[in-house]
Amino acid sequence: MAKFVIPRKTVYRLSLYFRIIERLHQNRIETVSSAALAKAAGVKPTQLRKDLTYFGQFGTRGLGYKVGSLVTQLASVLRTARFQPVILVGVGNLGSALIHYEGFAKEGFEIVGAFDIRPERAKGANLRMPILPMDRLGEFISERNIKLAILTVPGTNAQAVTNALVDAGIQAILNFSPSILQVPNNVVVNNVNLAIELENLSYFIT
Amino acid sequence: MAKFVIPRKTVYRLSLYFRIIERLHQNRIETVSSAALAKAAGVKPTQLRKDLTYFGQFGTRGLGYKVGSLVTQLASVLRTARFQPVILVGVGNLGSALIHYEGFAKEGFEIVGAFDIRPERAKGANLRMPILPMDRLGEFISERNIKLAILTVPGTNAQAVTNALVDAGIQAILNFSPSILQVPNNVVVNNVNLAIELENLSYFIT
DNA sequence: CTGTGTGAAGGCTTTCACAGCC
DNA sequence: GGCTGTGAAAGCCTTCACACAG
Repeated sequence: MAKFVIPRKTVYRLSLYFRIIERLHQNRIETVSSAALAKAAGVKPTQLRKDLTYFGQFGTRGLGYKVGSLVTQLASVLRTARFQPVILVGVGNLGSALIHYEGFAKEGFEIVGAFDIRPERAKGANLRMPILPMDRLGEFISERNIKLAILTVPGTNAQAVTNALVDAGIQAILNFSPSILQVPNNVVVNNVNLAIELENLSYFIT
Repeated sequence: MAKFVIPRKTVYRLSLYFRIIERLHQNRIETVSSAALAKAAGVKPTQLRKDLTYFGQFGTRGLGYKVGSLVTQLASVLRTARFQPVILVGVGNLGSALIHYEGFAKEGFEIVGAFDIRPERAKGANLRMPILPMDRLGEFISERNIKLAILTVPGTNAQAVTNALVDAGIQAILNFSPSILQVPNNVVVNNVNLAIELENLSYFIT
């Protein structure tokens, strides 16, 4: 299990495979071929096989993969990746939607705290949790040892908030703001820019 | 302007550059070096220069790029990409948040219609537009010649809805559902899987 | 004969190194 | 001197071809 050399893109696809495998497992399907799995994941069979061999070999030649053991193996690779507590900063439209989004809870991520410069404005949104003011941010993060943050503030505030997050000890940020964040090397950022996704798509329209 | 050979990733970054350039332009900044622009975009200077030369050369050696002409040039490359009417299918939590999301409107994308299997359930969300039932989908798309769709339905319905969209003539889909969509070659899909983004981030946490 | 595992080949991007122009 | 433009090199990832196991 040479975790240190797994390419970023492979790690990403492992999450994809894992979800498909979980479904197969729930449906009591016991074996699956790389061809079938690859089709479901939208990749080529060889790619899938190569991805899987990055952390061991557990297929049976002539037969395929045993779903049960694949679930276990993938879970152990992604283990650390799940059940992380998360905070969310910026309770606007997008922020409050994400707080309610079942997709996170379903996959084991719990948003344990939300922050906003104007904590009272989100009152109407009948959230399940209190919205805290920004000056409670640092304290909350270090006390609860939070490592993951979702950033849904306007672009103008994004860098300032990021600095505060990093200072408080956040190690990874899922950034929905339309800004590129400057962070130290030990902090990871994934950007989700919805407008760019749309723009990019429409570039390929005839 | 050899548009046909611009790599996918370059097109994506062009959108990024464009946003930064627009801001510089608003702030009356007239020239910018590849180093400065690259830093703001989070890429290496050489990468930026290479990206820009894919569709012409308009920097001045020893000086940098003229912001004004860069805005014009980039706008013309991305022109087709903007001001596309968009529909949204699946008015749950995420869907209704995206309908309200100012980020789209601000960048020139208008959601002109929304659809749901139970159009009445979104009543409370005080949306600016009517939510139409699914059986109006095909008609709406072809009448208005819509090419872009945002898909925010549960994974279980995603493929069925996709088939309907494709049949009606949709050419590009921004897919928020946790399923990989099977589509014909002439249809483009960009996937945004929020749970996987989080999982992926937390993989890199120490 | 079926389907995995994998070294080698191929393709796509990024980065380098430096020529060229202001 | 400063900064862009670009062929060549490097790096990374994907795909191929086929050996190998059940």
